[in-house]
Amino acid sequence: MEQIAAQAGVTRGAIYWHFSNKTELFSALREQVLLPLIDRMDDSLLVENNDDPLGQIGKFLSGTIDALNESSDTRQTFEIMMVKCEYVEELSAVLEQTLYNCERIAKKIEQLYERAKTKGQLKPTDSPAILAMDTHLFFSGLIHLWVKDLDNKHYRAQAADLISNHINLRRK
Amino acid sequence: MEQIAAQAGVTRGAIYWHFSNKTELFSALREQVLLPLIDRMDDSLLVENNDDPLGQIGKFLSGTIDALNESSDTRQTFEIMMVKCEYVEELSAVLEQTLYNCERIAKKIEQLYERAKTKGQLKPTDSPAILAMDTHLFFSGLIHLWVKDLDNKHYRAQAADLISNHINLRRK
DNA sequence: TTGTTTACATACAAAGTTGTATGTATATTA
DNA sequence: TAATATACATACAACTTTGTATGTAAACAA
Repeated sequence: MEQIAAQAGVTRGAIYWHFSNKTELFSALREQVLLPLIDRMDDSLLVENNDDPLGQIGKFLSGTIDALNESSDTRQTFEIMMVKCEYVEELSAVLEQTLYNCERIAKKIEQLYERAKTKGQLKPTDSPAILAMDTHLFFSGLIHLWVKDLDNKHYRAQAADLISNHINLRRK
Repeated sequence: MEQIAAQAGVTRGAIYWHFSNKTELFSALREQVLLPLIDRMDDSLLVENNDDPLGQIGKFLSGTIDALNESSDTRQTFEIMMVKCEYVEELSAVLEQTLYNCERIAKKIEQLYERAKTKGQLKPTDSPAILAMDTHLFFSGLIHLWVKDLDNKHYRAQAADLISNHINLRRK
């Protein structure tokens, strides 16, 4: 709280005027960063008449990485949420929220894979549901390692390639 | 530290006899749990003459999940390392160790994919390096979500299926 | 048997952290 | 213009947490 106040150019007292406690500040921070990303995800589903739904999935994934690259606020918040945070006591509830968000993402991806299937982009043996879960887990892993890769050594540099490789593995 | 001491049936003072500080205790805990898993990973590479290297990868992955299911110590330690821990100050160094471990795992998986390639298990267009990174990211995501899935709702229950589906996506 | 080491417990000092109570200057409204 | 609300700063109380210093009983060694 001290560090946040200093960064904002105020004292801790000011924070407690805007937020009732630390958990509420954390939740606000979390929502402010995650909601735009979720909105963007919903937007990427709106384009229904797309010749390349598989490419649409790839764009959605790399778009999230772009958002992290472009906004240091988003980047820092992800860092806090994923490695600089103890999910204990009151904050344990946030973990369930995270799982719920994941569920939503997986469903959205599944819809896109279904479109890809009807467009004939997939191998006939592959089911959208299985592909969606696999992509979702791939992306969860990528985000985690991207965030941890502070010195830009491996994952950050080749994130875009990893995504396009993942998508290309699905193409017929 | 208080909680750990209580669980061990001693007081905090006893802990400071065995470990110089909290960070060293954490590192010891981490190593004690991770080293056996890494050893098992190395072991799974020793079986060179295997007709089914692809299945070997699947067994390695599900073996790690089994280890988590079978040992509550391992389970709790993973929980601490992945969601109940702030990687700040002295502990930031552990993140680099994590990335290093990931690198090793990715390399091991790549070796197995190379064997799968020579055995003709893979599609000729797929390269072992790309498959290995994809599998590694998939597995990172799975572990993360497995650990967060405290109420056994989604990921824990179907972890084995997710793994075999992932592997089957690679089969020729 | 006596000194020493081991493996603790107890007590304490020093920060760190959170939340609240209170004061206060600047807007805003009646 | 007087009352009130806003947006803070300051000060404080309570609690938490870490690490250390000291005591001590049991085991072991000389």
